Amino acid sequence: MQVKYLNDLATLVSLCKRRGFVFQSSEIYGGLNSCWDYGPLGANLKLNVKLAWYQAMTRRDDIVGLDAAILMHPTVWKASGHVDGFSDPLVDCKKCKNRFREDTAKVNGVVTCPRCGATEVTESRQFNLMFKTHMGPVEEDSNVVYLRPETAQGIFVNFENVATSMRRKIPFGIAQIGKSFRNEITPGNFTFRTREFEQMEMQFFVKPGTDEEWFETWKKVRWNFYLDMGLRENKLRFSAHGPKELAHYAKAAFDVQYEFPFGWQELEGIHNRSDFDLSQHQKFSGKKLEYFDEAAKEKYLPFVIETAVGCDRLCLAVLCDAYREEVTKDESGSEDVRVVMGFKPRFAPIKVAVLPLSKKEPLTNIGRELRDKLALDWEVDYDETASIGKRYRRQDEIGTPLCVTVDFDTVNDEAVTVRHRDKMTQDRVKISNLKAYIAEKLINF
RNA sequence: GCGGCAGUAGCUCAGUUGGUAGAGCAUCAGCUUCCCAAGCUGAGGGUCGCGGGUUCGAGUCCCGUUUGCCGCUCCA
Repeated sequence: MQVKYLNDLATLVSLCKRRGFVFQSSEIYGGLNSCWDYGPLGANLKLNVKLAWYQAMTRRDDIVGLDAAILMHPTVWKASGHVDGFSDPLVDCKKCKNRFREDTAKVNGVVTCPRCGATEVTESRQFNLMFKTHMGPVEEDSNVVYLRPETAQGIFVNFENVATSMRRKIPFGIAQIGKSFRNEITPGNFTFRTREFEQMEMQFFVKPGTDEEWFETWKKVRWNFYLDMGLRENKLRFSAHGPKELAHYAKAAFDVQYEFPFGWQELEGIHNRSDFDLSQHQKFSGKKLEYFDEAAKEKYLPFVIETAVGCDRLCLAVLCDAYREEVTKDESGSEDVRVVMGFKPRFAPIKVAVLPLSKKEPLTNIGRELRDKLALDWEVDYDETASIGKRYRRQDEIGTPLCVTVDFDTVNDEAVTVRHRDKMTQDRVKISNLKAYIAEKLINF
């Protein structure tokens, strides 16, 4: 048998649509650029990914959760540097296609392209990554609010609230999952870069001077998270940012990257944001955000180590990583291809499928009863159509770890067959013992 | 934003010099005491991305638009 992994994104896009993982947004209207909807299975998968991250974070005793609003006071984005730094009037040269700032190239009302000297340019446009909207029914400038371009600021502005209400001592972190919006110039590669996306961010507040040590700690913790997820290790790597590539807030930065079919790309950024954000908010809000360290008897503004994961990217990585084709040839030389989504059980959208061998009673009755019973603990699929082999293949393609088959002996021996997705082996299990068996198998898959 | 390519059934695609659409797979129903796709019989499903134009007639030619892919540009 030959195993082929995913080397072509189109194959995955097709499977995602065919099997209900991901659809294009507003498809019946021709689609909307860079927007994608998670179908029933994709929604399950994404929840599983989020849960894995959220639990890995908040089950530590030094991290708590948060769920901040998408809309925030507009001054937040002035303080963060997102408004002023990135709202330049830009024009394009019609001759050489160069894009540049209009204001610096304008002399006596004439705009000259700094590259080729041409004076024919497009109309200037405000270029800002933030989506703008209005609060309240009247569209006035005073009502402008932004869709957040990152979830981090919701954490920074709540630093005091969380520290006080949860009686936290530094070092501690705040974790949150939520949507962010950026008017990216170049979205693309399926769900990898989209204008609406979900982030899983954790900001860890530490004493200044211990930040570099914590930065190293978090690099290790996060790396292990991906290994625990079961992603193939040779598809993962760290990538350091050079000084030129650092964001405006960052003192140091590291990427966790995954090798997608379209190349190595960032899944997560780990940043040392220093005290940039808290000091900015202190300045703009006029509220003291200093922390009093009881042990050291001193006041300081904490430094922040940030770990920011693109949730949709991680889901895409999980999908890419899981995809495999098992190719076998029979004596006649004809090929048989089994497509398997080899999810770790915790990420599988469906954990168990119940398949009566025949469409007739009493097998179907027993099957439906089993389905209902198992569904109290897991996501269960029930399928009585087509041949048993075809149904196994369907489940393989959506990554269901276990299939429970009700057959003609079940009526007599009160046992069913449980089939394993990867090994394709089968065990005969008493129905009375089925739940315990499945629970154990899903853990030790 | 610029340039190139593409959009025909759920998926992958065919469709001759313009003459009112086809295959394989998938789906559904029936038959088959059937445990690893591709058995038999039948069925459903497409205003050919959308809009306009040329024409007696457009999936096919022209224009616009939208979506996707590739390259450039951008990337806080």
